[in-house]
Amino acid sequence: MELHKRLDYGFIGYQVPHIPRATRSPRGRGNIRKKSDSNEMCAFDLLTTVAGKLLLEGESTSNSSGKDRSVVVKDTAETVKDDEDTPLKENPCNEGCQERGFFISEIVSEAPVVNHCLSKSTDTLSGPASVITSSDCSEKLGSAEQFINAECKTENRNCSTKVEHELSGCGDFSSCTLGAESKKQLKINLSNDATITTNKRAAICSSEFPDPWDRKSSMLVALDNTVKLSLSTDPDPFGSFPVIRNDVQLANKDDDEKSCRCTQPSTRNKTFRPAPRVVDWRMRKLQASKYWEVNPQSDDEGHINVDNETRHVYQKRENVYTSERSQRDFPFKKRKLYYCNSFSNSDGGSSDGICSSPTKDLNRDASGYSLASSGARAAAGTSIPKGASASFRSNDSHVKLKIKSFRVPELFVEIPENATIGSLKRTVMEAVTAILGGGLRIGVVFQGKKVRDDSKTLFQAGISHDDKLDALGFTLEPSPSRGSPPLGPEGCSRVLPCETPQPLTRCTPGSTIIHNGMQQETFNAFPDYSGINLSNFIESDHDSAPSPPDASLEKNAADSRALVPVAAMDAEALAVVPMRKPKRYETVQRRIRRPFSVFEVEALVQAVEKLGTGRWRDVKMRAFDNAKHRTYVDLKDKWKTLVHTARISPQQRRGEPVPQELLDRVLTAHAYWSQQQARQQMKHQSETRLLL
DNA sequence: TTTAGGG
DNA sequence: CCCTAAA
Repeated sequence: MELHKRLDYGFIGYQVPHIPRATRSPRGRGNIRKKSDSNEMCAFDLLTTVAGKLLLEGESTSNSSGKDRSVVVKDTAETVKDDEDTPLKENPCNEGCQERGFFISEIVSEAPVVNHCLSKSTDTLSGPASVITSSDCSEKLGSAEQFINAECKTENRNCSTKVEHELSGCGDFSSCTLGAESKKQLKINLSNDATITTNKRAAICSSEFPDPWDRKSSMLVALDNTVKLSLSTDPDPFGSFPVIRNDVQLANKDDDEKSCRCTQPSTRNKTFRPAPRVVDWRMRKLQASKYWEVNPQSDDEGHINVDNETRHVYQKRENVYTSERSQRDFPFKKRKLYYCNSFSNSDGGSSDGICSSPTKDLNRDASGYSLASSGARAAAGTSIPKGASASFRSNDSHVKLKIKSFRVPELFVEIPENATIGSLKRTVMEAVTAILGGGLRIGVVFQGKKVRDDSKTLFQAGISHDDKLDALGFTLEPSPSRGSPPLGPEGCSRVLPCETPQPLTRCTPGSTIIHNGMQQETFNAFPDYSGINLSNFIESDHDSAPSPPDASLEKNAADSRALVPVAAMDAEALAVVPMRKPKRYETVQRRIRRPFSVFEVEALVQAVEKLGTGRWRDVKMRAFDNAKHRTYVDLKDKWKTLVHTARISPQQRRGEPVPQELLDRVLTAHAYWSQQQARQQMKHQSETRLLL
């Protein structure tokens, strides 16, 4: 048998792509920041939210031996246990954003907690990759937070769990571990009639788990008042499943700048295993079977207000794209809103689609993470103190959450030196997929540069010298949608990440734009050619893609914010291996590119013909009011390119061809309005002269 | 916030 | 599409 020199990497953490940023407001301004009554959020809410976000594959109906997973809220080296209804405010750490995190871990009752993830140092492995300063919290709340807050708000309103909160916003996750205790179905009645059903086996994460951060889910709630959360309480078949740590930053609106004053670590139950654990992921053969599903009932925010007719059409359309989209839905929205996308122009196009590739079937092997059910317990009211539900009053206190990274401590990979980059990626992918549930692919970054050649061996790439291993990083990227995974069996319930833009599926204009033909625009200055009125077309915002562009990832790869492998060493040592200090990962992902369709171009032309070239906001409101992803700047830019396109020869044009007729109109309108503009200037100048 | 332009 | 100076 041939002996291979093997390289062992311990993944101390990885940075997930930015959560999609919030969509732009209708008026095209920046990201929407949503605030929530987060202070009112109880630990369970947070856990549920986080769990939903993290959870991977899971199927309530599958015969999965659901792993027992618990989501634990950690505060400064402490695992907080009481998750039932402890108000956030009680947590002293609320003010110090950096030390709080959520973990999904196996429920290991007596295992002592070895929390090496909570070190305050950002320079050590133990420190959360996403540690940020409190000021950071207050200043840089990004998209993730927006989502979180938005969702939290929803949750809060519905949750009957009592949560006391103060303006101080210091929350206390006294008991955030979702214990696996109940195996029966638990129904959580929310104040507004929303129901959270906890199924003993349902995995949390997965595709079927309504993503709390998913706007779609929110919509679902809004429409149906029902949210079903499946929480698994099954025993953990794999004792060695690594802990996924999700660093969540909490920032109090009023107190973010205060420093964390958690000085008395709780000694309550620890639910973590000793973190150092080596898992041989090579043995895990994952089955691809599950995919993110889009719940047909959920509607995109942008569509909820459309009239029935339009909506109907839209849904129809959506169904048409279901398969394509579902495979691309990215689990993490990333949303700075939307947090994830096809960004990858820089990646040779391979990563363009975002989102998700077929997810491995974790039910079988990894069993999928299951949210353990202490939350269910709490939700069920079994341990909710009387009167708890009374305190869901909303006040101005907000807790801002920002998840900057998800960590997977102690994930070791052993791979032959002559293995290819591709195999390395696969190996890492398998491990990560098992944890995250798929929807991601791995990118390899070595010495600051992305290694794209999958066929190159590690040796060839220079990744064989131990001393250089610190220069190796991995990035989580949206999976290309190649492969067209079939819809999951339960495809009926699709869960779309809310702000997570769904991967842009180069939709044909006709399918993207719904023309209800209900209104006709009449232009004064120019003839109304088609009467196309896009003001009512359903925006295709749902086509947006969720994850951060490759460029973004790449750009930050050097910061080692991604998976940072370290030379194999004993777990204990690993915990203290310094990790390069990550710089702020503030890069806002570039919005997904969404070529204008002919319909849109026509609408734009029509609007400009009437309004002129200097009133982009009006153009936006007139013709693209419902297309939230088109800002007035976008329209202005498009016009600019249209003019350019119209001036060049047809041979030089690229992309979807624009009818010459439209281009002619563009030139005509442009000339007309340019002249008008010139006249205005002349007029203005002459007036000025007269005044002088 | 909008415009207007450069990148 | 992004970024920004100006308005």
